[in-house]
Amino acid sequence: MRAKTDRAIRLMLVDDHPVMRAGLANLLSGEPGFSVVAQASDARSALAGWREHRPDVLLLDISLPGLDGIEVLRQIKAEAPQAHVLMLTSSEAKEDVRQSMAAGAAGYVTKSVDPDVLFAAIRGVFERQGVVAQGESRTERDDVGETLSQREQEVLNLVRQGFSNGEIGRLLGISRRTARAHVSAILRKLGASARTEAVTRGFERGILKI
Amino acid sequence: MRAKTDRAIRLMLVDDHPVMRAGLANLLSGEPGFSVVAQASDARSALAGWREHRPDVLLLDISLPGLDGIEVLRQIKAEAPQAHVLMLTSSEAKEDVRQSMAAGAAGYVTKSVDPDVLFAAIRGVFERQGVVAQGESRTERDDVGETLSQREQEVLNLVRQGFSNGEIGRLLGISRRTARAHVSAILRKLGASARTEAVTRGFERGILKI
DNA sequence: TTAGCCATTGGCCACCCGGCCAATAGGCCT
DNA sequence: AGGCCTATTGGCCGGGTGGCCAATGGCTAA
Repeated sequence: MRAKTDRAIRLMLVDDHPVMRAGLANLLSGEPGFSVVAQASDARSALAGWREHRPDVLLLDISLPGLDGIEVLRQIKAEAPQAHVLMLTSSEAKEDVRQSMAAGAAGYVTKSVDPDVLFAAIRGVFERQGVVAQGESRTERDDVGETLSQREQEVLNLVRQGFSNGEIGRLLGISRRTARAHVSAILRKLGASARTEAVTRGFERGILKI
Repeated sequence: MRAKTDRAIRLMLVDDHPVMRAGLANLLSGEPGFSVVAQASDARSALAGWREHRPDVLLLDISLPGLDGIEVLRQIKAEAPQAHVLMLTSSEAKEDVRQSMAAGAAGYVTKSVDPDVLFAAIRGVFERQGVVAQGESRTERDDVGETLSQREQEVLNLVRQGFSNGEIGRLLGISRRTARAHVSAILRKLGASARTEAVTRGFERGILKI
């Protein structure tokens, strides 16, 4: 539980909302042991800033303009597998937690936790370097949680746009019958009775994004 | 541009994310002329806190557990029409801006604005007591923006659940033909070619909430 | 008042949907 | 090797979808 070193933990914040960033920076700077060395509001500058500063811990939001935080996480882990990235987001969607952890996040905390919990999580990923999954669930439903395959997600993204099975088939270069099979699988996995409901469930679960 | 009084503007913050609340409180307290006198994280305590402290300006988020911020706004304006409420939210949906202003918000700023803009907005609604609409658009699409009637929103909320026109008719006590007419109107207004796409557009525009 | 939107209802019709039957083939874990 | 998941494709069929034709009464903004 003792600090790894005596100097402050160097943090970098990535969040697309200036108000949130400034607030966070203020909050963390006021806490002993933390030092905010960089900030970014989009994917590009997040990567650039990370490469330049190499912070001890990167606090990463998921919803970013351009490509999302999970993509940023993947790229960072690709070039520095030992990087400590703590996802800090307002999304409580299982899908986001799952993808983040799969992509190598050191932890996942939602903005619905108390600041103290956040502080502890930051220290946790820095010192223990271990995984701290904070899946705070408040709105969380008891999802049965069958995950969609890549193909199915692809199909769902066409379904949401109102395409018919035939059109989906044409767009993906498969028969309409196959598109139908994918849609059926989606309905079953999401517990939906119609494609319309599947779209709703997709949004609710975070598989589909606005 | 001079202050209405010499004392600090008394603020109350309502946001369901502790991290955001703490950050905001820190940020605002560090700014001369502002004093955070109360905070709340849900609708009930927001109303209770407002009645007790009667802040000069209430910073209100829309997404709250239980009933949403717009409802809180309505109740406050009902019992104190002169109350100064500045919506501070991450939602850039036209629908939310529209409803907020219609409900009597003194202003609407998104969390994607710079802190300085937020400070200015707070001073604005306090001093001038005027309406400061800050519809910062970054992700905003050029919505043609036809609003759905009450009935149509009701129907859309059934459509999203996967109900057929016949079922919608039964649930609303109207003929299936009428339900169809409503769905057709929804499709036209949202620029959708199928009910599935209408659901997507509904989520994108903030008419439907997760 | 005239215009326009809203809620309501009807039929015709080509097309789409989704469940059920069944099959082949590749990949991965045990 | 056998089991399980995934991707692929086929037909049959009752029921749903959405555009088009047209109509009524109420309510509101110009």
